[in-house]
Amino acid sequence: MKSEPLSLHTEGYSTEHVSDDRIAAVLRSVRSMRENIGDEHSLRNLAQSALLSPYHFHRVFRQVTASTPARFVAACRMEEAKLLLANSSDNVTDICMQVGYSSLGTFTSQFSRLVGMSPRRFRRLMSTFSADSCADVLAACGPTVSPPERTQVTGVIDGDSDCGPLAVVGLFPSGIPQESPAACAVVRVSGVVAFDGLPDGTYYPLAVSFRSSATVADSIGDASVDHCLIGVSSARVRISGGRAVNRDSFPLRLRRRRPIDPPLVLALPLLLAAGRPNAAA
DNA sequence: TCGGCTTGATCATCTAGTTA
DNA sequence: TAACTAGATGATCAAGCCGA
Repeated sequence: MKSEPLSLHTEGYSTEHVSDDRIAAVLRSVRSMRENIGDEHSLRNLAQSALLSPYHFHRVFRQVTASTPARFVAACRMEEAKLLLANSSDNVTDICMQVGYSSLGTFTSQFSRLVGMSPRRFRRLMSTFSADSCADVLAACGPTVSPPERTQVTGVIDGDSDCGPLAVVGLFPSGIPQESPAACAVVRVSGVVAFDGLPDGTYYPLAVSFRSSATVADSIGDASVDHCLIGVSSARVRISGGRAVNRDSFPLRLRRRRPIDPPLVLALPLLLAAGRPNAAA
């Protein structure tokens, strides 16, 4: 995996109160996770390599990445598993071992929950839709025409000329785009998205857009670094009593992915492609 | 700013049974 | 036969609080 220069103070996350050397320590941990995905990455080991106590490392990691070390490791494993399922002929059991799980049952259930489909279904759908254009997939699903009359929260999506015309916006339970989002919509870049009917809880707004040339295969795993742009918000949306209590709008600016960004675990383009009315699988 | 403690929550593993 | 699901159990993590 190629290394990129350290990019401190990641746009979108709350890093203004974290020193550069702490952010650099977290970034090194993230690189270690990604490059040695089959190894054990306990909180104790990660903190030790960052020269911090496990308690403080956990706190800093969460501030910098909007996720926790354990969840980040699991996301990296799933990202690698998706790549192996898409690009190798190894069976699911072998891939389970290669990404650091020792139990096929654990791997299958985790993969299904986080990615949105079982490993075997993922591989089958990839063989069908890998060459499809992400832009076409998003265009077939959206954009959402207009905000509903009554909305709980709205998002303003912004991007530059690198972005495709459409983006997927979701409200996720963690800072990683994984598991089923509480709400999800396809929206025009430089547009507004509105959500309603959200259950009480705290959500992380995240957006993903794909370059015009990107295919579904490009969107999978780490290979997507050059094919997709992401937007994250430093502020979470809290819904209580059926309405937003801390903020009723959030900005999301799409930008290139960086090494410290969470992996795209949920197989969004594939799920959307498989859900199209004329989809073959 | 950092480290440590506590406790409830979450995760990984194992195992057995089911499905494709 | 490989892949998937579900339940029980132990290990680890997450998050709040406090003190140096």
